[in-house]
Amino acid sequence: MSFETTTGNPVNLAASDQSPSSDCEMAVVLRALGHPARLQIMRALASKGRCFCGEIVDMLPLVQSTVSQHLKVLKDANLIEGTIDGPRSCYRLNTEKLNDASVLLGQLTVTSEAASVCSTNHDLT
Amino acid sequence: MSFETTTGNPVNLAASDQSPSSDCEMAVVLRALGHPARLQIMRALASKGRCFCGEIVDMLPLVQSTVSQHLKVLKDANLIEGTIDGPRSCYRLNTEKLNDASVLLGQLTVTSEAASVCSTNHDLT
DNA sequence: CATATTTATCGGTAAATACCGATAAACCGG
DNA sequence: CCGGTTTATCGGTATTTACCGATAAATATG
Repeated sequence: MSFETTTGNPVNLAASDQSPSSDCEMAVVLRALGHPARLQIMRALASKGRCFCGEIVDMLPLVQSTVSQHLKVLKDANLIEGTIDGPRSCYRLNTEKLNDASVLLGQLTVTSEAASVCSTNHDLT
Repeated sequence: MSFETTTGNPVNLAASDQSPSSDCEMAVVLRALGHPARLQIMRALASKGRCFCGEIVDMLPLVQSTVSQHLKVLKDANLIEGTIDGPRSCYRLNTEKLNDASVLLGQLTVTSEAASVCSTNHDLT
């Protein structure tokens, strides 16, 4: 990951301080979603509300330890929450984070449409 | 990437055929968005409409070849399009793909809310 | 208490990713 | 046609990721 220059520049990235500091955090969220198995997990949680780890393992063509790691990635990105229920772990979505990501993408398209209109007008000047 | 079992199972993933085959493709899109530099590029394109490669290089604390590779990742994911303009390349967003991603995330949250309500009712039975 | 179930974590390996510098290809200006 | 821009791609290295098997911790059950 890192995203720093080797010359030790600040992580500021650019003069345009469009994004406060959430850029890296949002990248973590999107990268967490960027794997077919994890998307599958998210879909299962979305439709079922909650799942035990074991149910998810049964769903995927992956061994338990691998699934557990995928769950950890999603949990570290705050996309899901897990609670302990007896000897099992029960997972559910964290809708907030999911919404954040959705809103971000939405903003990109909206902003882009505005910019597009603007530049079209410009061409006519 | 791969996402197959070592035992040679089909890539089908599960009995729940919720996602046709777009799961991998969507993962590519989300993973492409999952890097701070690439998010920054997307934002720049969203606000400016289009940018030359060089402008993007000036924006980021990364050398030209690295930026070029990030642009390639975004282009391979169909998130941006590039056209050649003289000796330069001009990039712009592909709003469609961005919309696809946004819609997918939206669906996850919506479905999740529905499931949540449903399971609440269930508890009361 | 011994055993079975469930899950998280550790150790290891193969593959992918991020980054850089160097170079090549396409173009423009004189 | 020659030197300067601009960008894509190649080669190389360090880090991260994905996956598995093995193991440990926690809990239930007989």
